[in-house]
Amino acid sequence: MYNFKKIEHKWYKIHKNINFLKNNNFNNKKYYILNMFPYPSGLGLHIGHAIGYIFSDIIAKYKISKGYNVINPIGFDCFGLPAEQYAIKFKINPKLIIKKCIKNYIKQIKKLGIFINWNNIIYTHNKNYYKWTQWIFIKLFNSWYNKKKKKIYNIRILKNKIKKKNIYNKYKINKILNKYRLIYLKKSYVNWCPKLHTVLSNEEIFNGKSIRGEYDIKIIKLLQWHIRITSYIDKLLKGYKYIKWDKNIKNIQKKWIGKKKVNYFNLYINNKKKIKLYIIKKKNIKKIKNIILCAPSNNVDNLIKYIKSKYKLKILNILKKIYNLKNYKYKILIKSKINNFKINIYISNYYKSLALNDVYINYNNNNNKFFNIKNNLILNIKKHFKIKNIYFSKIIKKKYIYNLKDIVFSRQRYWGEPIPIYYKNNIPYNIKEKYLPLKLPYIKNFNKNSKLNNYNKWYWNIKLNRTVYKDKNNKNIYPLDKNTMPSFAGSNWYYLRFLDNNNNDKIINKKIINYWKYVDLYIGGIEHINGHLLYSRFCHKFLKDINVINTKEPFKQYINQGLILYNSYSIYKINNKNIIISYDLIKINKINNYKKIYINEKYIINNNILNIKKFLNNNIKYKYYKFKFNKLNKIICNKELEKMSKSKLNIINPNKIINKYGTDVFRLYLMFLAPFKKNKIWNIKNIKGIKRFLNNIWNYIIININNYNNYNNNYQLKILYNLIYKLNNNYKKLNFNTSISLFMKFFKKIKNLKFNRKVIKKYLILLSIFAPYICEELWNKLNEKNSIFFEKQPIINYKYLYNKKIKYIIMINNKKKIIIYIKKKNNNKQYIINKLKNNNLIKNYIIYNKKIIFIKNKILNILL
RNA sequence: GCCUAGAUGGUGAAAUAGGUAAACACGCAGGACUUAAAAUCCUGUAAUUCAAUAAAUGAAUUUUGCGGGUUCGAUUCCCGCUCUAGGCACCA
Repeated sequence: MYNFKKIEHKWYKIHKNINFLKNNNFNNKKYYILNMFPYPSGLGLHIGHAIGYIFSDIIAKYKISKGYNVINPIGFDCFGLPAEQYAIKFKINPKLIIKKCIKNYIKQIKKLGIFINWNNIIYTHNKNYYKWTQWIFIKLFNSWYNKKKKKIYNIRILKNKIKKKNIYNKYKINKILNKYRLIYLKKSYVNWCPKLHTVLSNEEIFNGKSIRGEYDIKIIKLLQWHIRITSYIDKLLKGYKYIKWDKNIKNIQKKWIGKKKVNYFNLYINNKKKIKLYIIKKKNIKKIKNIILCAPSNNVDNLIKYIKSKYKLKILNILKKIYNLKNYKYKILIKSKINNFKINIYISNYYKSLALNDVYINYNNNNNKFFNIKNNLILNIKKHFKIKNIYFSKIIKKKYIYNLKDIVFSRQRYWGEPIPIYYKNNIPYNIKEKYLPLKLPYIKNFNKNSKLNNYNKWYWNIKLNRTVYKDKNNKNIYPLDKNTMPSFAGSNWYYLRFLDNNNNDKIINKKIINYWKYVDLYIGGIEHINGHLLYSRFCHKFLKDINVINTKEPFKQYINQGLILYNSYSIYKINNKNIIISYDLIKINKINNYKKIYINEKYIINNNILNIKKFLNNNIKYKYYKFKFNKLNKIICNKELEKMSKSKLNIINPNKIINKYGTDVFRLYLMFLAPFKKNKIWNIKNIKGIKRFLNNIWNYIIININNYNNYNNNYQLKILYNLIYKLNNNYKKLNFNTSISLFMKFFKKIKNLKFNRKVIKKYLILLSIFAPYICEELWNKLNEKNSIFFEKQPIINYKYLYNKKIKYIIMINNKKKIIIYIKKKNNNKQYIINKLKNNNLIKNYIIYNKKIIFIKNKILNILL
């Protein structure tokens, strides 16, 4: 048994002081590998993160040993909702919470045995970082896209043009410019909670009520910043040519962008109100009969009111009918008179659209193609009938439509980058670049009212160029924008900043970016494809257009990491009552007004039963709650298999496993578990095999430590080169579970042969990439003075891989009978048949054959 | 509901320009060592049936979620389903 704790600690300390990664030798080949940076939550790093970091470390170490100049950095995406909520709960500034979390994360990352560029670390909430996030905001604000020339121009050019005309006043000019800016103001819908006095995300709402406090939600319109990503759609679509992503990943994004050529109609309701309607095939318009309006999440009642008032529909009958269909809980039939004809309008929540912005018509069950309608309703036609009862205008024109919308870029929160805009007579102006950053004020006694609009110093003095208190007598003071940016603002462009994280004068140095260019391999979850990955591509293209960088795409290759799935458990609380109800009762009694609360696995006894005593001991809040038990006098919890995530409280901390088995075993195990891309259900069952494997290697080498045999053994060299050959293929495929089994197979063979120092040393170099510490220690014990990570990858001598004989599988009626080996010079059909005529098992078959199928170098199949 | 991916022994999985299904592990069973346990090592291990023996063993059939198709041959390609997971725009 080797003492992994001692060894791993020793080599961690030594490696810390050696720089294996990034240097400034710009003549060397470069390799930029990057993991999606984590959001530092209180629960810390989980297995999913660990797999990602270990995977990228393996590739980084491989590339180093191939002579590349490698960068593999880490940073933290610090702004965001969870920290702010936590801050409200405990009345501390989010900055302090984040600081604690990051410390914990770094501690955990250091246990994984990975090489990280610690000098290049970034934090998005650091003012030296978000200064540049704000800088990008201003650049977007002051740019517009010329559709004819397909180029980005400064807004000043447009402004001067309009001014020259001398027709418009400054308000009108501002309105026009707002229609062109790449970041612009527009009203859009949000979930508003009057009681909490805040905007809520879909995730903060359950069954139509806010999760915090269980209050009602209203849908209101708010003036918000939007990014005009739609003007970059063609560029985004063209960009796929330059990147090496999986086909299906590209397809997901392409479909999300959803460019379609359509015909364009008007649909009239009550002769007055019209809905714009896009249709792909003209003839399909005849098939429309029913219309389904899609409500935002679980909020059908509000939608009915909205529709009633907007379209003045006479609602004849409302049938609250709950269908058994999965997502059709809120399907409601409204019979109304439209153009004196009856039409069925269904309302459903099956499309979870927050802003009511998306409108689709599904006209055909078979091929599920969609129409898109503008006026904030979703229409879905299930069956096709001949048209009788709706009136359509003639086709107006053909045009392109997109699924992708401009992105809402403002949040009504505190914990985000402040928007560097102030308002003069209601016209937005940006703070001058040289006065950035516009710092986020520090609020000590943090609570739910801690927002920028409650912060009394939130005014901009254009003379002093800093934030000030309001002073009625001073004419140079203007109110600042009270929104903050969403959390993806900082993650749009972070991969650039790693390369030059301390630069105060520029977003990035030109020389540096010209060398590193882009991320060669980007690793992250598939769930980010339609968000972060798309926004980053947009941002990169914009930065290219304003000459910050000169490459077309940010991520040359992208590999999506499979999700780690694990059981999550939840209990159910009746809305507005302090009652916890057993999950099976909800199903039996079809109860609707409940709230789902995730709980930790440790409170569960067998068969999903809640251990109430244990639960109450650690959750004092529920001490005075009533419990509604089932027939067996138990509280049953809901068990689901979901992705490992902090919000679901089903995360596994890697530290426990590392402490028990060591980093090397942990690393090998995670890679051995399953293919990297595959979703994996977490289990720890098979880890013993890895432990045994490393132990055996240790024992084998330690016993032979003074054996200096260095001879050339053909068989040993053959299996070694075979191993290297197959490992190299796996590096190309980016799949390492079979690499581990290759190492095991090799060791099985070699351990029964004479000890060969030369072969074993090469084996250690190969294995060190996966199990760094044990290999480093053994390398050292074999009297090597330098670190094993300065060694280059062993090179294959192909002479040894050459096979003299060819294997043939002989089949009778597609079933394997025997295997024969043929010399290369005899590799032909007739020779094999002749040979088989002398074989007792086969010769009769050959005589009576109907047909013989011969596949060169593989198979001879005799059909009878 | 729509979009995307996946499904192979008791378990994690391996094998796809269509050609020996189950590599490598875990678990289990038996054995060795030990007073005993743990650890370690060795042997066996997809299922069913048949033959035969003291025993080793041999033979046949079935099997990659379900139902079809193409093919001499399908885990792999095509069509139709089922189930599971992820995304659906303010979680990150």
